Amino acid sequence: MMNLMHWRLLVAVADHGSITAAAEQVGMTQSAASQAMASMEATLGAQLFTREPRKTLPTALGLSVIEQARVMMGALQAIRTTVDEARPLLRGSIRIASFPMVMATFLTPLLQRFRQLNPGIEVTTLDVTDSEVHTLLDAGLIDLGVVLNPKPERHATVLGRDQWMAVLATNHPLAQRAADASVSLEELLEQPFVLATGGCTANARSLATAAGLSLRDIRVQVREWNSAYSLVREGVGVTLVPEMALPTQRNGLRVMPLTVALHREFALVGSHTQPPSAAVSALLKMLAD
Amino acid sequence: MMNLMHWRLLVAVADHGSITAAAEQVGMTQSAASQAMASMEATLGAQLFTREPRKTLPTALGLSVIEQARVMMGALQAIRTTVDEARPLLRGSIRIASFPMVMATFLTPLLQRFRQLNPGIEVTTLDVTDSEVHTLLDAGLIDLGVVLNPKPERHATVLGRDQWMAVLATNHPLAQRAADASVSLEELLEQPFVLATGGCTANARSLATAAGLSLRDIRVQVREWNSAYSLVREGVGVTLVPEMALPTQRNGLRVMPLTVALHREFALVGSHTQPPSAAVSALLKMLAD
DNA sequence: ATCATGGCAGTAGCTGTCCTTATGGATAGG
DNA sequence: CCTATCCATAAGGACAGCTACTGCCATGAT
Repeated sequence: MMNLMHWRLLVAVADHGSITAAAEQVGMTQSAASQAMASMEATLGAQLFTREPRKTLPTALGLSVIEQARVMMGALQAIRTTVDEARPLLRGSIRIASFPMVMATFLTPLLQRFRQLNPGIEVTTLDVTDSEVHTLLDAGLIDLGVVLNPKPERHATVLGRDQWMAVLATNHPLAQRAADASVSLEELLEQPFVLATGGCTANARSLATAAGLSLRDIRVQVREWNSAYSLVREGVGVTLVPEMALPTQRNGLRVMPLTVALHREFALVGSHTQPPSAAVSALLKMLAD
Repeated sequence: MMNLMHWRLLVAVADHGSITAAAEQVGMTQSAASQAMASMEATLGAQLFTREPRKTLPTALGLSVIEQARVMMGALQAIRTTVDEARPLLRGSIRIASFPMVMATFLTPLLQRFRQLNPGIEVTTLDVTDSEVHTLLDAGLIDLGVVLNPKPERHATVLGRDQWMAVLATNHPLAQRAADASVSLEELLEQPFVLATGGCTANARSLATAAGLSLRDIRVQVREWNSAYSLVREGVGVTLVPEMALPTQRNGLRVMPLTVALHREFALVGSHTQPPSAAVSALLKMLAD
């Protein structure tokens, strides 16, 4: 009764109009088939077929049951094909590179989920700078890379976006403005500055260059955002950081938007040298949901 | 793998996020469940769940498989309810009465098919005259009866219809007409007549009475149609029979339609005293297809 | 009538699946 | 560090289900 082979047998009996023929099709003895059918009818407590001398035909109830049995067999077949189609995803590997901030905030939970869904795929991550990501992509050493402000001609999957924010000590003159006030890029860059990179070449310095300005007075350059916040808090200078990297503890600090907001966008792009593997496609597809 | 309980277990694991909890729900040991899941994954050759310290979550492939497994469980449930709903039809009986002609031509194959579809229902037939059918129906002694030209106010299921045909010897004067000629009821009833009843009170005599005519010269009255044909062939007289009862061997006989066609309709009607049983309803439903 | 054929049911015995009990290992939380 | 929780594994046993064989019945041909 609970054996799927028996349901398959049931369908076969209906198709052949004969227990013997059905038994042969599903590869068992006539005796086994006869017993199986009798057992199913006994379990259900109802006759499913009428045994006539030359043929075994379904009863009215049998017809309904057969219909549902076909549904079961269809589902079973669907499982088989699903598994077969998913076989390329059972093994595989993905090499993926990113700069630290996106790695920590976006990629880690994403990849954790992906690993949970695809335990057979080995995902290796490289924590590098944004310029190194491009180098690795060009060299074909990684399958996926996180890039900032991707060129539109490249097929890129946007992970998220944020904007640059000014961080100042609460007692700094510019921080005395109204609660919803902003700071212009020009006036910010003229202040004594703490340059924080977060491991990215796309930082305050490159923003200044792009805007035709320059950083007049760089007091310190640090890699870690938190180091920059301590320095700002101590009054060494002001700084400019991505929204994502804002400090959790903001005592002694004033965070202000720029008057003309500067956004940055980070996205996943595939290798330039190879087409995406099944594993990479699965990852991008998961990202689309 | 081929055990339906295992698929049920699979769904339960997905629902609970835990093998142990699922095992409890389906009523087996944690160990059995663990083995079963491992066995299924081994058979499919793919991992369906990722075992994490606190929870067991489906993989991407697992999600697809679970979806199909739910379909299977749904079908199984549908079978259970179907069988339960059909239980009243497993036992039961139908008493059905008819006059001989319809019994032989319509009812026998119909009931044979019904018996094949509903072997648990005992069908008993009574071969009576058409007037006795009404008596039995009124007395509540039968569940179904075949009646002629049912009153429209009664809920009747039409089985079929035919018309009355004249049968004459080929050398009879009236039989000398053209191939597509007809005979009027009046001129036919004036001939020397062989009255055939077929066990029905609705016969040539009742037709005559209904038409305001009479049978002037009844030479013989017989019950069997075939006896009447022999008598007609021998020149004893002419006769009037239903289309259905026409002879298979027509040598020596001429069959002609009536100028004004007289139809008869036979239909199944239920008992007047009791509502139809589940078995009777099933029979009528089968007839509707 | 008699026999041959084809299909289903029943019996005995064995094989193999699957379950249970018991134990070990890994991890998160107190 | 200890405990609770969850899963995996080992060993043993019970039972389902299969095979091989026989019997029965109905049909159809000789």
